[in-house]
Amino acid sequence: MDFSAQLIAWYQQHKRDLPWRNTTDAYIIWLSEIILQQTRVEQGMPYFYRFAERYPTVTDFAAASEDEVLRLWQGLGYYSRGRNMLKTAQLVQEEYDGKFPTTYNELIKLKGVGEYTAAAISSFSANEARAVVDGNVYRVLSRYFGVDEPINSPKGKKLFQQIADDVLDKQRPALHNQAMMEFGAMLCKPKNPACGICPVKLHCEAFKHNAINSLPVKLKTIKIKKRFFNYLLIFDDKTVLMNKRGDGDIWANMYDLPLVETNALLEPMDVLQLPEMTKFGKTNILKDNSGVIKHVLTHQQLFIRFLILDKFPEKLQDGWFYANIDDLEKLAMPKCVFIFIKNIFNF
DNA sequence: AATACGGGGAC
DNA sequence: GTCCCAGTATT
Repeated sequence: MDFSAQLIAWYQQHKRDLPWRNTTDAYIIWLSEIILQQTRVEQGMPYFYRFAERYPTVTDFAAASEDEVLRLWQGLGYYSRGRNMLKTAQLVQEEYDGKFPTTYNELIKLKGVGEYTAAAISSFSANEARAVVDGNVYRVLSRYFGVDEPINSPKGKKLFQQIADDVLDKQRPALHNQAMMEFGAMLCKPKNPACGICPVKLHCEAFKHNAINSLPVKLKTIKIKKRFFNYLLIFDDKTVLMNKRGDGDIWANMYDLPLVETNALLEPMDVLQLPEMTKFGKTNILKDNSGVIKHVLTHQQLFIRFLILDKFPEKLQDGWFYANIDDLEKLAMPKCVFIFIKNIFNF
C-alpha cells in the first residue's frame, strides 16, 4: 500500500463523525470550510450549526444583513470571513442563480476562498482532483518526507503544494483529502504526536531520524504591538452611547463603545484630562472598573480600561449613536467588549 | 515577500 | 509564556 492508501485505511477506521462530512452540498461545505479556517473543529462546530440553521441555503444567506452575519459570527474571530461570506453569497445568488459553484476555477474567484478552500470544496462536493494543503497537511508531509523547507515561505508553499499534488489519490480525492487532514489533526499532531500507533512510521523520514519535533519548519516574523484602549461607558435607564467601528483597523464594521486610544497606559483620572475629552464637558468618573484587561490578538496586545462616566457628551463623534439597552445583545461586538457590557446590563 | 486579521486550547 | 488551529487578503 502506498502512502495515501495507508492514510485512507487509517481514516476509515478512526474518522470523527463531523456534520459537514455527510453531504456533498457545496454550499454547506463552503460554510464549514470558511468557519474552520484557522479555527479548531471544536470551536467552529457550534457556529456551523448556527449558520446552517439560520441560512439553510445560499439564497437565505444572500438575504441577510451584514450586522446580522457579524452578530452570528461574534466570538469566532477573523471577522472578514463573515463579511466576505455575505458578499460571496450575494454573488452566488445573482451570478450563479443560487447554485453554488463546485469547480476549483470558479471557486477560487470567490471572496474569502483561497487555494485551500477551493481545493476542499471542489474535491468534497464534486470529487475534483485537487489536493488540499492546510496546517495539517504541511505537518504530515514535512514529517513523512523529511522536508525542512519553511512552510510559510513562498518557496515552501509551492513545494508542499507540489508534493501534495503528487501524493494525491486522483481516483478518490475527497477521501484522500479528508484522510490527510484528519490524520494530521488526530495522530500526527504538533505536540506529542502518536507515533507509537502510527501506521506509516516505518517510512516516515522524521520518525526514522528522530526529527519529529523539529518539523515542520516555520519562519516566525510576527511583530506584536501594544495598544491602550480606554472605553467609555455612558448610559441612563434605557440608553447607552455606542460606537460603530469603521474599516482599516481590527473589528471592522463591528460595534463597541466610545474609545479613547492612548500611546501608554494611563490612570483613569489622567484619561479625563485628555484633549479629546473636552466634548464631554465637565464629566466625572462614576465608576472606575479599575483593573486593566489584557486582550491578545495575533498581532496586537490590547490593554483595555472601561470607565463609566456620569454624563452624555455634548457632541457625538463620527460613528457614535444612542442604542436602546434592549437592543444591545443584537449588536456584533468584539468578545472583550461584549463580555463587559453583558455583565453591566446582565443579559 | 511581509503583514494584518481573533479567539481559544494544549502544553 | 509559546505554538497552532480545515487560511485569505492586502500591501
